[in-house]
Amino acid sequence: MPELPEVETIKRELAPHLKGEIIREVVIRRKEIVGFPKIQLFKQKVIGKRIKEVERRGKYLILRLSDGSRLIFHLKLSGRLFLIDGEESPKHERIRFLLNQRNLSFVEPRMFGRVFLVEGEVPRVLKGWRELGPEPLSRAFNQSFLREKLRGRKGKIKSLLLDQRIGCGIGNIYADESLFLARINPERTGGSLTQEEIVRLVRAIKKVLRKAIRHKGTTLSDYFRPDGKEGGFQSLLRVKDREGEPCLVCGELIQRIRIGNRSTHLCPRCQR
DNA sequence: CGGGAGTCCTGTGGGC
DNA sequence: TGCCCACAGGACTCCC
Repeated sequence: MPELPEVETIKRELAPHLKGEIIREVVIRRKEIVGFPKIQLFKQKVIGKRIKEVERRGKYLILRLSDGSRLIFHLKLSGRLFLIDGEESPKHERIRFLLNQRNLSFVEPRMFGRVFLVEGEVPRVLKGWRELGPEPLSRAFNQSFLREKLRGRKGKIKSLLLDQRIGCGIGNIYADESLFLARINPERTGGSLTQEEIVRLVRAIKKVLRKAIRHKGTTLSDYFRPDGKEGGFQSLLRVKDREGEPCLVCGELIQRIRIGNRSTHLCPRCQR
């Protein structure tokens, strides 16, 4: 599932190929993939524009176009962006952007992902965008920010980290990995965390995300880079997908539980 | 407003 | 081998 490190990797690997390219044509294979505006208008506004920058915000990937508008992608669970040379289109391709040299193909088997064209004001369908918290790798994401967000909260810390107003860009994999590194049990309520634990958690989140970016993301099943290759962080996971295997710190068996209808992995001895 | 449950969608994999 | 069904999950909606 593309989370912050995966989208950051995609951004870095797409940028050198997309910057300066002109979108010559758009082939829409499933109209629902375009979240905004309607497809006729979408095509009309995108065709002929030059891609000036490739950016990321949380789990969103952004192509900044020559007229100041933005193409905003959300890959959700199974979305992939591929750079393709020839005519052949991959299975489950939903939309394709024809450029000068290669083509950009948005593949999304499960049809949760969307692409939006945004000029100025962000449309209602992107309401989550406006409320995104600070980037976890920025200085604004610090202990005083997190303390403020967790104060008095009765929800479980795992669920709160998945709230994009708090853990912007964090998803199921990195929430579990960060809580393990911070030695905090995911079932603890947000408001129960001590100052010291909040400091540990902030540091753990930054450390895990940076390391995952260095290894080009985690491929468990659905995530692939624009050239089709896998990420490298899956072999470095400490709890995610390790149910029944020994904790690498204490040897206790890793457990899998459900929190907020999400599967959650933890070491019951290390995480208190 | 907060928190929990339900919903969307489709491929995959376990069970028989 | 083939069929069926549970399951996976980000973010939004709904309800209390």
